[in-house]
Amino acid sequence: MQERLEQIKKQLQSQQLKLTPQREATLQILLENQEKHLSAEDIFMLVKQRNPDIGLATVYRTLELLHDLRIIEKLSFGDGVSRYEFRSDDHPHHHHHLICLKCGEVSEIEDLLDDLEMRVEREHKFKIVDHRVNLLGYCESCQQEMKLKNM
Amino acid sequence: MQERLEQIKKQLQSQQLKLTPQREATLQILLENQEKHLSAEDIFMLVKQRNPDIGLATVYRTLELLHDLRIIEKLSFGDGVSRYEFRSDDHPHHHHHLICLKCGEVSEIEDLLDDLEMRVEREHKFKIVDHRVNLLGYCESCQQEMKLKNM
DNA sequence: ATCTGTGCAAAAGATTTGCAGTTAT
DNA sequence: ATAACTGCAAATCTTTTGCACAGAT
Repeated sequence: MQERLEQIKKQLQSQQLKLTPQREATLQILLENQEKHLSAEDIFMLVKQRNPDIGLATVYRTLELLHDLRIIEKLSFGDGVSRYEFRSDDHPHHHHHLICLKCGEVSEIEDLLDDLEMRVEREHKFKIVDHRVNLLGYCESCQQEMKLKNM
Repeated sequence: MQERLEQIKKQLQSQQLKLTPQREATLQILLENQEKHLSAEDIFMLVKQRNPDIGLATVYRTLELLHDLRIIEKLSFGDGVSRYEFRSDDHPHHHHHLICLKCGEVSEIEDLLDDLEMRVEREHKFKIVDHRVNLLGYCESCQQEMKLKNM
């Protein structure tokens, strides 16, 4: 965890950029919530708890910077806000998301598309570099709840 | 084409809703641009050419209504605007989108996920009702252009 | 000195809402 | 009469930008 921070610090310094307290706090929140998909506002509120003097614009600028450096991903689930998460080199591609239409929970599943992508690249002559796959439906607990209530 | 309009008119009337000139004009634009993915602003400008007195809010309200009635789909490609398109009963699920990162063109390909979805439903006990699949990369002509310019 | 980074307030862009007036039933 | 519908302007929400100041090199 901390070694990841050190690594990022070096990446920043190699381009005359600084790992300021605000940026470090933002990264810390992102590191502690790797499995979540936080919005800029979420991140802002969490960072503010530890560093009350930070401004929302700074969070946005930090997220933009980290995105440009390919350190984080910027996701859109179509609900009007962008969400951010750490980019792990294990998955050069996005994992897929299961989005529950009832409770709104977003969970991740493994990448299933490799075979299909090869087929698409061949058949459509389209060079794929990334994908966004969101499956919409009902999670297990909401399915049970709906069954009980006869919905 | 016109029979689709009649059909929608009946669907509206069955719920005491009206097919007003504004709604008809909006539907007409949507019908004429089935393969495109128009934003609300795009639709507004196209409708305004024929019906200059329409307001943007009316277009938004019409699109929301048509979406609630499942007549159109609301799509998000993560660029900050919602896009709308006719919902065809042939594809209860969305088709997939190929999004070119260079020229921005969005094209559609057939649905490839049926087998995978069955697997996901089984392994994750998640009932899938829809999906959004966007493949990001480079279209054929941008690939060629990049090859020429050695990018 | 210069460049990077910051907070704040204002601006921007997309979408929604309140409201008073209009239209269809 | 009643309920649906409209345009307009104002409000809202997320994100970006301008600017004057602060900190590091």
